[in-house]
Amino acid sequence: MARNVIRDEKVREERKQLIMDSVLQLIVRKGVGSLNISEIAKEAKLSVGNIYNFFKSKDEILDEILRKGQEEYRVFVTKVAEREDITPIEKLHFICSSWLSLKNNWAFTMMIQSIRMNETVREELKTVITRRFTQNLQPIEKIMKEGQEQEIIINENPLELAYYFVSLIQGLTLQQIPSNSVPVKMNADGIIHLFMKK
Amino acid sequence: MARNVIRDEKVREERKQLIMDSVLQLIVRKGVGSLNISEIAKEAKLSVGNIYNFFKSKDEILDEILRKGQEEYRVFVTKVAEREDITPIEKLHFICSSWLSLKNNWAFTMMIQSIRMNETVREELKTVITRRFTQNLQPIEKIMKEGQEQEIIINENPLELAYYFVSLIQGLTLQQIPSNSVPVKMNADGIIHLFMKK
Amino acid sequence: MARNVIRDEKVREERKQLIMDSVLQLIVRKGVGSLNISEIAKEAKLSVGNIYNFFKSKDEILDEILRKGQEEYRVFVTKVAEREDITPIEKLHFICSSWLSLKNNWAFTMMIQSIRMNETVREELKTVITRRFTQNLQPIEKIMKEGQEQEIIINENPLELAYYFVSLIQGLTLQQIPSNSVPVKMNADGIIHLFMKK
Amino acid sequence: MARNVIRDEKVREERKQLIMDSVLQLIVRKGVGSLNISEIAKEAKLSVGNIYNFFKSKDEILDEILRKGQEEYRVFVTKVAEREDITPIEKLHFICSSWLSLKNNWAFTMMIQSIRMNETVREELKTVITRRFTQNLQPIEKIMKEGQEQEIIINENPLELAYYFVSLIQGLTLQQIPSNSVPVKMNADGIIHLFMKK
DNA sequence: GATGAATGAGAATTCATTCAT
DNA sequence: GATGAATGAATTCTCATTCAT
Repeated sequence: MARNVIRDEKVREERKQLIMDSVLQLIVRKGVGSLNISEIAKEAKLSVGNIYNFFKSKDEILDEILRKGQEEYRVFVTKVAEREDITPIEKLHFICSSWLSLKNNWAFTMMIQSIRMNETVREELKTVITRRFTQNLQPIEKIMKEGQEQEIIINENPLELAYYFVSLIQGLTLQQIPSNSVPVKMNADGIIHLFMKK
Repeated sequence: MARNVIRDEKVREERKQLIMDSVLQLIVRKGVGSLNISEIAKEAKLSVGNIYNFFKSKDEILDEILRKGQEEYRVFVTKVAEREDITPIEKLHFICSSWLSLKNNWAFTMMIQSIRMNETVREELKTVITRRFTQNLQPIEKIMKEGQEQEIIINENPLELAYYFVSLIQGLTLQQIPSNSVPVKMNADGIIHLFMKK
Repeated sequence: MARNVIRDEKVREERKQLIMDSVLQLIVRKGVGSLNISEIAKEAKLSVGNIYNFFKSKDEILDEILRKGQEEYRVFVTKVAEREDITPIEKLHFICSSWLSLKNNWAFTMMIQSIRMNETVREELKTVITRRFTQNLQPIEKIMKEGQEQEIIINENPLELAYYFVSLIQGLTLQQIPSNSVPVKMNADGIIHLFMKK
Repeated sequence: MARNVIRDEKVREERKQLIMDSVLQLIVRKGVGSLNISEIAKEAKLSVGNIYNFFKSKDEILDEILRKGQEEYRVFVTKVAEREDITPIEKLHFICSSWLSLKNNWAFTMMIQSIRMNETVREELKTVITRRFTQNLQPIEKIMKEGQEQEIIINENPLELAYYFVSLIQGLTLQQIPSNSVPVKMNADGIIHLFMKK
């Protein structure tokens, strides 16, 4: 009997997504260090060998997660930057609080940093990640410029400000380890306040 | 002839320091992921077995590096906070630029984050690191308070400001991977400016 | 409507042959080591599972290739031996140059040797291959005898001569790896000359 | 206590030789197909991990065996070719019967052919093996020339004769699978006779 | 203290075969 | 018949740690 090709493809995509989600879940629950194929398989309720029907290697899974994550972030942040119904401050606020509120973002930032730190070999992956990171600064830079034109954001090089903004958010994200987070509240208002004229 | 116990102890300490330095060197050159005992031994020009005459385990080496690093940082930052000959802004500037200029700080920050991310087991080590991190916020908090009294630093919760300050510096540090750093300049002036009244 | 059983059987045989041809193609292109079911399936443009509708196992495919190959060789060499229109020398020449000119023979010899070398388990398959090899010496032996009667072939035990003749051809075949063949010309004349009285 | 460096090096060489011998033993007993690290370790009575203290990979073991084997053969055959106390026929006889009498030679020839057949990847190893094979034809070629000058060896291109001689011996060797050898006697006299004027 | 061989548990990956659709 | 996801055993290699010398 002929298979339904479209349905098959959809199931396949769902399986890939299931595996990628399982990786992020595992990171949230057990940390980056315990990422191994058999744990991933257990989390996804697949057999070890079956994972390899969807991804060529463990690295490919991680690469794909990062690619997707950075891409989604790019789309998100670009859309926010282009909105005309809210002020630059509201835009920053929106970006900042969305980021800090998502569990996955923490795991995702962990992964990025972990790869940039860990891998000796995959120099080209690190380069790609860094390049995408740099590109993703541009929408934020645009928001900063907009804010400067409206005299709400302080007058520094807007790309530099974007860089500080993102690094600050990432730095804060890294402190939020589920079991051991630093006992200091953080709030989007306070963070954005740093970038405003007073 | 009786052994010179004090001298022996000194040699022993030097060896331990040699091993710990080798670890940081390796992280700078090859990343956290390729840290293993035989590489460490090669870097330190000792034999594998001999490493275990100075440390009980690989973990103990890492723990000790972190302990020492955080301790030195604590001493440094406390001293800076207590100085009476410079302004709070100058203090922040001093801390910020010292931190960003040292190669070892990068490797060290890597290690901290790596351990906080990686280890599933040693929950208590992560707790210790986080506790020390939190304690080390206090001198910065004090500087912030001082700056607020002098009406130079913005009026936010000073502990929160300290937290942002340190997270920002750490976030920036993590972008500075030797081979793949983000092509955006950063300068202490710009960073501190964020925390100043304008 | 009743199925056309004969036609079905023919299609089935074609499929089996397609699979076996694909195996030999793969060996020529990629070597014996990379033979695996999914590669075979890809080469034959069938699905993995479907292969198992025609053969019970991978081993069965190999067995069948060997059986057919040795059988065809037997028929070929027997026919040549029985011809009355050409001299024994011409017979040897014919056998020798046919063998050396076919790409498939190289892959086929590879397979035989590979199985004889590789398999620990299927002792009985190796025995079968060796028995058929020995049987296939007989037509050659007959040609040698014929040549000796005509005083063209040297006077040694004709079975031994047949054995040398075939081993020599196989030995030469094995040197002819597509990408790395030994840079020495070989020609049927020279080879047969060894077995002739001079 | 200081170690005896020279002794250590000797022990190390013995271990490497033990491992290489174990590989050849295994091939003789179980065939090329069952060569795997854990079998090798068992045969050598070492632990799996320990194998890797002496060789970087399984491939390195095989490479080293081949290198040594081809080198020893080169030395052997060169020495024989250069002898002045025996006739060319005696030289060929010596080479032929030494080769056919050694168990290891069979395993060794198996290995060479197996590698040339199996590996898709290690193109450069195959090239090296083929190059050395070709070089090792030269001493035989020299013997053939010498025989031709003395009008004992038939008048064909001596390099071609050498090629046939070696291929024939290899072809015969491959038939000598311990458990399934072809039931035809072979003898050095008969083989060499093929190359003699009659 | 110094050395590096020895160990063994685990990691990633491959692959023949089965099975639900 | 046709498909390719699913399985799990087997394989290569790594590495922290121990131990005899």
